[in-house]
Amino acid sequence: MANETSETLPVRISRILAERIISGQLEPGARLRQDHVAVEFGASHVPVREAFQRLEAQGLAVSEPRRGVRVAAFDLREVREVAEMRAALEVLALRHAGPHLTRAILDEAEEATRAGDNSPDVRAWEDANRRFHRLIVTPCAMPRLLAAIDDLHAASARFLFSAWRSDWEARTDHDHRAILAALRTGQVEEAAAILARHVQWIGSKPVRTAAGGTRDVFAIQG
Amino acid sequence: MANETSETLPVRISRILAERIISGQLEPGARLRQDHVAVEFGASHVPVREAFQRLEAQGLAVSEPRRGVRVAAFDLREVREVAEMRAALEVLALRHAGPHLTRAILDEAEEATRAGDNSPDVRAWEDANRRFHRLIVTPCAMPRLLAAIDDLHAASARFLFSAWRSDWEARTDHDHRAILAALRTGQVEEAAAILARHVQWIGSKPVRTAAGGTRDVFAIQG
DNA sequence: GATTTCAGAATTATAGATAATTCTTTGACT
DNA sequence: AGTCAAAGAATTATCTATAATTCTGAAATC
Repeated sequence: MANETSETLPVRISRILAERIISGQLEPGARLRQDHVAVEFGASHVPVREAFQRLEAQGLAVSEPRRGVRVAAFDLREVREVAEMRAALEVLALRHAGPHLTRAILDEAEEATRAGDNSPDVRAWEDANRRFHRLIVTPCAMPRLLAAIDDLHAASARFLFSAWRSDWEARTDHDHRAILAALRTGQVEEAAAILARHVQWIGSKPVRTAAGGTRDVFAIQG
Repeated sequence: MANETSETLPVRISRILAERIISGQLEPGARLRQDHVAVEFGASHVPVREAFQRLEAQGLAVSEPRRGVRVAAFDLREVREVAEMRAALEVLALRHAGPHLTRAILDEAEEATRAGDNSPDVRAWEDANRRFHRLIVTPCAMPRLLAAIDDLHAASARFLFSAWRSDWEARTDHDHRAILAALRTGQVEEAAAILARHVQWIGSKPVRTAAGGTRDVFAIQG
């Protein structure tokens, strides 16, 4: 059982399953059967069980006592909840990160914003977006806070991927640029205010469906 | 193996271990050996393992890959971190709970405040204090937010018990009363502002040691 | 005398097996 | 024909056992 990386088996399994849940490959309500997952990864029940518990802690799965574990469902209410928690916590993190932000970090964040604007698909955009947000809050050096924010990002990304399945058009992210501009001039509070609005902004946006019609899709930014 | 309650075994084990960690019975850095715990609860390794993962998710334990799991250490920096996260999240919760607060709930919260003032020991005070905070935020009906707040409360309580081991004097909690007064007159924002200061207030307070001297102990309220 | 190395013990992590519970399907009865 | 009940299959949860890794201690060498 040559573990090429030092990553422990339950962590590996939970990480891969999390990717599938976030990407929408595993749909909400889908059952996660431990034997099936076990044989897929060539492992036994025990590590799979621990992986499930990890997913549950992240809010990506729910486990009913003797009835197995399912991919967590999420409704608009929970999306709003996650967005508001993100707003509250990322603002807190940014306030503490502010004094430790260097020009190099801000340049990297700007590069991430450009990468987001030029993204060919949602996946690439999400990756760049997350990179931006992580860059500007990481210097707060509050591990517990950053871990919580990461989990919330995962939940956000999940919703994002479920909204835009196929059609997607990149557009320039003005909020990111405004945040960077404020940070470059040392206006941390101004940047935090924009960030709060930016993360929390949830509206609806008409999207062309495959059939040619339009439907309303909730749009989350950030 | 008569489970009198419907509580699942790993949950039961993790709950009891959490109590020990929070109360200080299990000191920071203490090793949690899975066999020992297993024999104590008359269980096997597997449920114990899952209980450990739960504790890790709550931030009460840390697990090094092949070297076992220990009770999480905590320094002043983390205490501050937890306090600030609590301030941010409880304020968010209170804003949403505000419109749904009834007179009955506020009366119950006032009763909890009185119970806190008359507490004979820290443990009773913490219990009443947690009851107060939970009462005023629960009506927000945001399960993920409330779960996060609960975990942060556990971390706070842990610090509280480590600070006041034996000597303890109850005092009237003016902040709680001010929060209630604001809520009774519908001033949710005012209550939220007091709550933020209240939770975040970390100062130092001289405490008589067993030897008769005094030492500085960081005091967390809330 | 100090350091390094090797061996034994303890502990963690995984695998295989067993018991208990739930879901499903089939059959009988109303 | 519809509904309820019971038996079988599938799945979860736990236990016992095995393999792998790390820690501890002592002995040997520098």
